[in-house]
Amino acid sequence: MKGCALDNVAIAHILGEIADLLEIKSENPFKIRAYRNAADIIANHPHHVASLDATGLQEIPGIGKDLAARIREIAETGDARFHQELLAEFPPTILDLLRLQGVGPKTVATLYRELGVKTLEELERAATDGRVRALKGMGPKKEALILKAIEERRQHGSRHLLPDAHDAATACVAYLRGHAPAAQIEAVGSLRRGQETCGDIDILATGVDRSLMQHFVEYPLVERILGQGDTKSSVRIWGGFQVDLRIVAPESRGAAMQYFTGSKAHNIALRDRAMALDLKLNEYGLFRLADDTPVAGPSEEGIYEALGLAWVPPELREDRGEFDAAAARRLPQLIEPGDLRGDLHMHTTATDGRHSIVEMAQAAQARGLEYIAITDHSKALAMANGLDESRALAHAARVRAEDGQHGVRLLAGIECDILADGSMDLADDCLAALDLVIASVHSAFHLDRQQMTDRIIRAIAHPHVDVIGHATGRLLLRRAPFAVDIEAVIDAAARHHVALEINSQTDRLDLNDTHARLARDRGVRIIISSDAHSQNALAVTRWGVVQARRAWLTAGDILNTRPFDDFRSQLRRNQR
DNA sequence: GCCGTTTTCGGCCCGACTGTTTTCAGTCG
Repeated sequence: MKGCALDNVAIAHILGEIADLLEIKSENPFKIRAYRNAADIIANHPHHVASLDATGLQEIPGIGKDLAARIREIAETGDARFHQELLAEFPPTILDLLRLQGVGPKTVATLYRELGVKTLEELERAATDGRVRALKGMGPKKEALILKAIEERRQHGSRHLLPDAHDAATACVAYLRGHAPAAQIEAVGSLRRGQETCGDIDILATGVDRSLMQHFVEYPLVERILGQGDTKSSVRIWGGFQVDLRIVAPESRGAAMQYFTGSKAHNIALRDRAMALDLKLNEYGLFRLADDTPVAGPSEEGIYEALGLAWVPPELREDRGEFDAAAARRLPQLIEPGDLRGDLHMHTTATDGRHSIVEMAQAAQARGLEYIAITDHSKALAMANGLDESRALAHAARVRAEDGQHGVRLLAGIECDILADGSMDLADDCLAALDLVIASVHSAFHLDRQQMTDRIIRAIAHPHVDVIGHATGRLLLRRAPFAVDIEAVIDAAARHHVALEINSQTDRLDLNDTHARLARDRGVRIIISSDAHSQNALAVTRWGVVQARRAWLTAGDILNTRPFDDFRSQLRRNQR
């Protein structure tokens, strides 16, 4: 198992730091791009790349001979000499400076070379003392900008959960539409792609005059104007969001929608494709290279069509195979929120939920669901008042008594803890007597990768486990996923006909998009569930559906899109 | 550093805005 210790995120982190350090050194920009690109590819690669040999690595597009060797070195030794040599030239703390708004690699290099600034605190002192403005190319405004950026860094982190970004964007778009009812105004960017976290909010407006810009910067929630022009402005609003507004002419609307939706990797690949056809693509349209004649622009569909591609749903725009699929007209028919007929993970007042069995059933019926499972916690989760065997069975009897009484079918289930050794928190005969068992890890997150993998696989092998809940335990922006060989977990789930959950809690979204896609590709059945602890929380499945779309999943890939009897027959316990 | 139905060398996406400039570099997306 030599070289399997480092996970993809750790390897990507080192490659990303190399890119940052090379940038501060003003190295060849294309070399920098190669490293940054590789970091991105590895972070999002579904397989554990440390277990690949050099040949296997080079089969990944964007990884060549040198990067493959570098990755092998990192996998085997935990770091790359090249990385260490760069860190010997620049202290690692200057990488923090790079993340400041308005401070880039050139500025960081100058600050370090001329003033010896290595940390945020030293930069703050240098700016306060007026030493920054004395540098060539800088002035009082740049100095004030830096101080402001440091203050903002301290106030807010830089990323936000997708639903929070959605809410902030929706409010801002509504405000803008109030000023220009006839205009087309929409949120684009990572928000439109449904990325699990968003760094900022991009809004695109068409069919308006520049007076909208003034209206935009006067949005009551604006804390600071970062930049203001005729076609583009940026503001920071309360809550820590940066919001960018772009205005384009109607003939460019499709091109601008495409351009500002991204992702960067998708756009670069799309431009490559345009250039191969002697065309030029920018945010204003698709043009013939020879004479700038417009070929497409008003609609996104037109842009993609002119490049020989079917329109690509925003969630797939990550350069993860969508170009081949779009060219072959084989893009998947992605799942829609309305495809879900059931919700198989929710809690009630029996443990840590806020509403009763009946209240949850009524809310599910009101949302148009056909069936639900009540899955309260098991006894190991004492702080949530988890159920022991006798309470679990009594609770199940109450659930069954309400089945069919509220316009929905009810399943009596449990979310049973997977104990540290991989055994179940409740006795086998209790689990056997229920309709559905979700097994989840809620404790002992510190196990090493092998122990955690063995633990979850042992749970999967348990004959009464039907679903594994939130398989990596991550909490977005708060807690990293625990160390686990997710590929091995997926393969075990496939072998035992155990379904994996996409948990729709907005800070979980676990499985994530790449894991869910890998699971489907390996033949694992997937369930999208709310893990609701109240009636209103049933609505979060919309975010689980977004992640499923980013995983290329169709309604057919998701078990709880099936009618009740069909769904039930597909559960592991009901398979022969 | 990657890549290749013209290429193993010579390309590699590109425009808006800001601040410090007197013609442009740096940053951002």
